[in-house]
Amino acid sequence: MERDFFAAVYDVVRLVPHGRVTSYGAIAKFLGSGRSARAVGYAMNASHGVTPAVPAHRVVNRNGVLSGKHHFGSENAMADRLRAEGISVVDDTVHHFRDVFWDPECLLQQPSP
DNA sequence: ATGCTGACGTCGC
DNA sequence: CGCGACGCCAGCA
Repeated sequence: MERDFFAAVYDVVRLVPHGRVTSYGAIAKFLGSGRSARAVGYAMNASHGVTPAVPAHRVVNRNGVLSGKHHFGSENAMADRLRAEGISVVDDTVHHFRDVFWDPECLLQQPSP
């Protein structure tokens, strides 16, 4: 287990498949504490400049809203990136969120080949 | 050193 | 069904 909560968050976010998104709560729950969703958001705030790069744009709140789009330099940077991956984003909200949503727990279900 | 704030979510009333 | 409070972690004044 990563002793650094932030490091664990980055690791999970980097595992998010291309064209998929996840939520703060899902990551928090995966890490063990379902109530540490907040901490996950703080981790993303510090994810700037972290290597390897962390696809923070694939992380949205449980409503599928790009709550952190203000931290991407440009207001449309986050939405634009998601669209580039084939994700429909309208009004700062991910459409078909349920469909493109990726749960880290999926790793536990998917047996490593 | 202490307190507040900030990319959220769940539980309680 | 709507609103409030708590929990979580780190950075900064």
